[in-house]
Amino acid sequence: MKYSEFFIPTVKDIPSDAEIISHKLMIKAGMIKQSSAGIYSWLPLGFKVLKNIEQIVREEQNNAGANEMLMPTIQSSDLWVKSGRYDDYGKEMLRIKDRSGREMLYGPTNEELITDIFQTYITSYKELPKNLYHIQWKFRDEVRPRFGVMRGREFLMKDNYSFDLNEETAKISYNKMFKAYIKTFLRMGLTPISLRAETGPIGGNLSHEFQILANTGESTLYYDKELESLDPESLDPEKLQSYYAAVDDEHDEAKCPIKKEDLKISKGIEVGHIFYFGTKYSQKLKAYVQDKNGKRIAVHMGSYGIGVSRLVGALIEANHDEKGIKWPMSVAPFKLSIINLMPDDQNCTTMASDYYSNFMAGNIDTLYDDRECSIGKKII
RNA sequence: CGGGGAGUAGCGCAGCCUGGUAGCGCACCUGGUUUGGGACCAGGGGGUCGAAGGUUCGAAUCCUUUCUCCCCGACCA
Repeated sequence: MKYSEFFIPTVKDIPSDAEIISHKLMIKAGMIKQSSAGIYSWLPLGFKVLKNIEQIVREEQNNAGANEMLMPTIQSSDLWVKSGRYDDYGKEMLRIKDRSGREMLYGPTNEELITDIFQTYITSYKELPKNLYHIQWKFRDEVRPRFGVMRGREFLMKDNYSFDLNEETAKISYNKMFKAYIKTFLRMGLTPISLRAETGPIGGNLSHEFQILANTGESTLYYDKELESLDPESLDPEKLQSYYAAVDDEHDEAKCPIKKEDLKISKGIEVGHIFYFGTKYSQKLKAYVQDKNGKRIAVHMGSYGIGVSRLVGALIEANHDEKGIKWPMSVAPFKLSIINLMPDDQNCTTMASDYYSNFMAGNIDTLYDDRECSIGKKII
């Protein structure tokens, strides 16, 4: 991309709205523009990063055998009434009426829809296991959106859903995802810490949340130092899950099972959460399959979420210094930048243009600053 | 949802207390000089002061209502 053709509205004076560093830097770099509380437009530079993150998430999902699809943002209320969550979700759910007065909603998550899709088509144990996902915008009408894109009301999330015949195979699916998550965050240059978590309103009895280390994170984590040096080649989910890790209000020094010298304390930001919740939704939404004996049984489900748009902010929280954002190469908006310091010099300009064409031909996403302006402006 | 704060030019802010018809920096436009770290000089454009109502000869300024946004807390991917 030639800088002269790129829309990148950088600013010197940051709006006083922005409080945390990632939010400030994203505004300064011209990545996002707030549209209303917790709702943002993604300007070209921010959009590139968002897409890079999304692509890593996608590739690791596909590697783990999940099927990408796309479900709508607007859903009808009926499935939610069936699952019982139409009332449970309360004011966080944005409810809308269509022209004929039908009750609709902007989806905060997709368990109901996916379960309905599943039950329409899958009727035999022979078709299991299945794992379906999509990367789609969600809306949760938070009481208090904050921290820029890290806690927006509208956010991009990868969510997937596994379907298995029984608890035993469901746990295999669960661990596959667990492993995919660790790999995903490692590829982004982050340090993921997995913690056993409460299942909350989604229900179920097995759940992990994934935090990434960042000095500015909201949670304080206590964990085995081994978790900081994971090798993606030899990941063993069972072993990983056996390491100690807890958030501060669950950590009790007296009961901590590991030695003090093995314990690390850092700040973290939650970027992913996985759940195994058994047959909670499959029963209510009638997702049954027939087993070998012809008996109809409710499928065992899990759901798995990664906050894609939140990751953009979280990445910056984890990777910046006083000068600005330090992009990990895998998510950087450009891989290389060429700055022509002497645009009036024909040789220099020819050389810069040649380099630019060659890098682009070699598939190296390059930003070429071809503007005729003073040096300082280009380098900052 | 409780507590606090803010809405004045595209962005950052001053003016408000003590009413007299709006100003500064950045950005933008024109001309000139510059060109290895967000250039300089000169000239210029741009504002129903969030909205509505009230008080007053006169309201950005005082009063009432309302909308929006932010921060702290509780809550949460």
